[in-house]
Order: sequence, then C-alpha cells, then structure tokens
Amino acid sequence: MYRSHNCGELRIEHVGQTVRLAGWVARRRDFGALTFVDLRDRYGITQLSFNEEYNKVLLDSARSLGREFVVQAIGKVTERSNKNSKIPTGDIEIVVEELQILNSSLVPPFSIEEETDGGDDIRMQYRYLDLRRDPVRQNLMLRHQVARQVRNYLDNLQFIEVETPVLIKSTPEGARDFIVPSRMNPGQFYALPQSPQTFKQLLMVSGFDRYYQIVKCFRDEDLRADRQPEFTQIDCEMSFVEQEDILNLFEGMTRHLFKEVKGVDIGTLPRMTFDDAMSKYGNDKPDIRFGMEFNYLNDLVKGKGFNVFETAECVLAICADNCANYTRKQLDELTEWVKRPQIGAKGLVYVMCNADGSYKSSVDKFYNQDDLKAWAERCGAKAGDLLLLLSGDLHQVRKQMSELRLEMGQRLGYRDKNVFKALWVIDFPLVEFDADNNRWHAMHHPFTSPKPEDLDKLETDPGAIRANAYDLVINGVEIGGGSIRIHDKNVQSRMFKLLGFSEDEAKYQFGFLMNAFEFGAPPHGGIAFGFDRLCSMFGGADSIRDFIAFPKNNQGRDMMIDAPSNIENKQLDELKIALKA
RNA sequence: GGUGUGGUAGUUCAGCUGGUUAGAAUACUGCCCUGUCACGGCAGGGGUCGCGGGUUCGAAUCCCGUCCACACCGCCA
Repeated sequence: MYRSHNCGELRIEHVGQTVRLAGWVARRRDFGALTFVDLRDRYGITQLSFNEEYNKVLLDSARSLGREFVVQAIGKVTERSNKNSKIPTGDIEIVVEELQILNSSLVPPFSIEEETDGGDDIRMQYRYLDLRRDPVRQNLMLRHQVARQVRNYLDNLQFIEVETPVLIKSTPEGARDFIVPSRMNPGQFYALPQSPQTFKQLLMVSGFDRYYQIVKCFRDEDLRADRQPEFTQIDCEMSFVEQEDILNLFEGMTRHLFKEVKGVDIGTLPRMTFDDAMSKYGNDKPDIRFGMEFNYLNDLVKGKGFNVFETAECVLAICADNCANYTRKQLDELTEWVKRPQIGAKGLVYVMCNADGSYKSSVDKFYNQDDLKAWAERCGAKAGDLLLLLSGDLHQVRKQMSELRLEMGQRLGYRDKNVFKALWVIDFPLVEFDADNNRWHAMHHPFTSPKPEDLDKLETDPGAIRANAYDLVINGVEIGGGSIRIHDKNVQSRMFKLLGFSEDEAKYQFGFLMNAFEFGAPPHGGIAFGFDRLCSMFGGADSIRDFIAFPKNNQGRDMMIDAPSNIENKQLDELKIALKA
C-alpha cells in the first residue's frame, strides 16, 4: 500500500505514529531552511514539514517539488507549534523521513483551489483537473448521495432496477433523436432513447409491478444551463396504481431525499391545477417561495379612454412589496427590461402606493385616485407597495408577467436558495393545438391517459380534456413529471388518431406496444425525475453542469475529448453512408 | 435560427472619447528567508490584443464580416 492514512484523517491523537501518505502537492511554502508542503487527496490536506536541521537532502528534494506532483511521504505525525484552525488536520503535521516522487506534473493551466482563477472554457478542457477542486468534487459526492438515497427508498418499497436498451427505434414525436447508424443493417438507424418510456410500460405488461432506473436519456435539442444532450433521469413505473398512489409515494421519496440529503423537512406538498398555476402565476412551474400572484384588472381599467388597456384582451397586475420608492430611473430600467425581445412586452404601467394614501401612476391622465385605489385594493396592496401592470393577449401577457414576477421576486430577495418549496401541478391538458402544423400534439406524451370523465371529448373537444398527468415543481423548476398511462388498446388507438397518426404509422412506430396491450396490460402509471436538476437544486446551483462529471458545452461539444469529431472514410464506407458536400 | 454579453500574458482582468515601450494581479523561473498555511522580499522571462477585411498619417480601441465561449428566446412529445 502506498499509504497508511489519507490526507484528511490525521488528528492530534495520531501524534507519534509513523504514517505513509500519498497525494498531490497542492502548495509549497518555502523558507529556505524550512519548507512546508500541503499534500492533497480527495479527503483533505495534510501539511508535510521539512527542516534543514533534521534532513538537508530531504529538504532540497521537497524544495524541488512542483504543483500537482504526485508524492508519497513517510514520516512521524507531530503536533504543530503553530496550529491552523481552518482545516481539520491543522493541529498536526508530518515530519517527513522519506519522500518519493511518484510522478511529476506540468504546471496546471489554472489554480486547483476552492476559488479557481480558471474560466469555464479552460476548466472544461481540463475537466480532470477541475474535478480535483473541492467544490466540484463535493457536487459529485452530493450526486452520489442522492442516487444512494433514491435506491434506498425505492428498494425498501419493492422497486426493481431494470436496465433498458440504449439502441432503440427513432420516433418523430417530441424531441429530436440522436441517431446511430447500423453497420449490419445498411441504411437503417437506431435512436438513443429520449426516455425508457415504452420499455417501462412493457415491463408493467410483464408484471414487474414496480420498476425504477437511474438512467441516461438523450435529446438532440439546443442546450441550456439546465439542459444537456445526455442527462440522467430517475425513471419509475408502477402497476395497479392511480394518480393518487403515485403522488403519495413519490412525494414520500422527495421528502425522504430532502431529509436525508439536506436535513430539511419540506412538509406536505400542496397541489395546484394547471389552470390555477397559469391563472395565478402564468406558468406551469410556479415558484411558490413567494406570493405576488396575478390580479386581473379588466373590469376596473376599461372605459377610461386609455387605449392600450381598452384594446387589451387582458390587463394583469402584480404587487411588489415596498417598492413605491422606486426612482424614475429604476422604473425606466424595469420598463426596458420587459421590452427586451426575450420578454416582448410593449410597455409597463406602474402605480406607486404612497405612504400618505395617495397614488401616483404612469397613467394619471386617464385614471383618478379612486380608480387607482380600486386597483390597489384588488391587488391587496398596502401603502409603500408598487403595482406593475402589463396588458395584451391573455396567453402572452401571462407569460410576460410570469417573467416579471420572477425578476421582481429575485430583486426582492424572495428566491432564497436555502428555502425549498415544492408542489404538485396536476390536471394538465391532454393535448395542445399546434397552430403552425395545424394539429394536436400531446402535452406530456402520447401514452398519457385522459381523465375518464373527459374521455368522450377525445373526438369532439380535445383541447378541453384533462390528463392524468402531474409535475413535481420545486422552486420554479420542473423536477419531475409523469402520468397514468393508457392501458387500453382502443383508447390508445383513439389517442394516436387524435395526434394525427394513421393506423399504419401508429402500427409502424408503436405496434409493439399496441400488441403488448392485447395481452393483459395492467393499469399503470409512473413518473420520471430530472436527476441532474435535482442534484443542482440540492447544491444550490442554477446550472447542472457542475453536477455532471464530464458535461458538454453550449454547442453540445465535449471540450476535453473534442467530440463530436469526423470519422474515417473507412468507417463511413462500412456504414454505407455518404456525406453531403 | 435569433437576442445579449464577452474574447488582451499560462490564468483572471484593466486599458473609456484612436497616438503608451500594451499594463495589474496571480501563476512561472532565479536568488534571499526557520513556523508558514493566500507566507514574505528582490529580480526576471512571458503578448499573432480571437481571426479576416475596412476607415485613418496612425487601430487593442471605430466600422463590417467571421469564429469561439457564456446567458437567454425559439426548440425541449
């Protein structure tokens, strides 16, 4: 063994012992005749001490060590004369008796410290060095803990982890597939799974009853801070369950994870219908760490000659606590903010609720104090508050106001990363109309079951059908989503028909599932959690990248291995693939 | 596909309205230093100012194009 102890475990009670340590040279402090070396491994840092009086040869050798050299040191654990209370091993040091350089190192391109000087680019290119840094390692440790607790919880409830194939069939619905050519079947292609959806349903037909898998999924869409082309899901499915059973069981899992990983009790999760979420927050994943709910002012603003509001389908207001003291400059800046193309509002109307009970608005020309007072009362505003109004098309103005609400929540400090508010959003619409392509498409996926009482609208009023579908939302982030599935072949056929699949297309793409449903498919349903997002939320980060060991950049490139890359003509020939010029 | 921000020493950045020998910090190299832990001191090396074009007597700086990174919109059943 290269080492008898790791670099994080020696304490005052080990004084006098002779130990062997191995690790990386994090830092060297050289006083000439006295030199200290910080030796680092994943467990911590231990100080090595070299002294001219004790051993001149060893001292010289220590003074030649560069950063990130890999060394083994044998020596005696000694109490320090000057202790360092900042690190757990700070009471002791190793007076080195033997030093062996196991490997040298180039000078690293950025400093491998908690606070690195490296930018994203260089850190990704040398990710293996970045991973030596404590914060990044902590993130991966956290990820490991979360995975372990998921397995713990589900294992105790008789869930079985089953692996499903990665080379599967492409389906044009939903996200773009990653495509893999088949050498043995020239001209044909596998797709990588966007999720193991159909396989887990087949496992239910097989009687596995309770399945889960912590599994890689692939989607060939543009990236974001919280979206990677390959990502990990906690994928679950159960038989003989109704929506209520799934919500309860996975609410339990969520509570378990928060308790075990964060030491936080998130309590009972509220439930909110999709319609309520859209109406109160303009968003199907509301951040309920704060209120600032939407107020509808249509009936109060009409008929006063303010043309913008007269012609608007919807006039919305939110109330920002204690913001009546906003300066003209701040209000102008906020107006510019909502007018950015990403938000797309035409303008912003404000009302200041002054301390003396008077009101000052940007539309004083059209509305008197009584009008403004009525608005303020509708919004539940108190003296000192600021009303912010947006108007326009219902759908758009909700979306814009949702962005503004989140921004104001941020500015007011209501989005504390150490506070966790989770909820279920339920009763999603089954389908939404895609005006561009003049067709309905599934809000969740084509296997989601309509609520039984809405089943008869499948052919008459699809937009009004609610689905047995649900999302787990935490702090405004969609962490999980699932549904009760269709297990009846006829209902599934009607669903495919609604989505514009011909019978042949449905059979070609999902025939295996339809066939399986002819052999006794149990009622079943499930849910999938975004594992990376869950980890980044536990870690208090907005980006999932630092919770993935080797993530991809904005262009979907792995900067370290430089993938994707060209392949040799020989490989293309074997695949019978020609590249277009 | 679009919007925004950025690209200058190994690294992180400053360099504004055009005129400097292109700087700072840190890292690196050498020398000095016996109790540091972000050690300190002295000295030194290090630059295709992303790339291409243009304007100008003169461009890191202004303009156009392009590439790259990040954030966002579209997209993500």
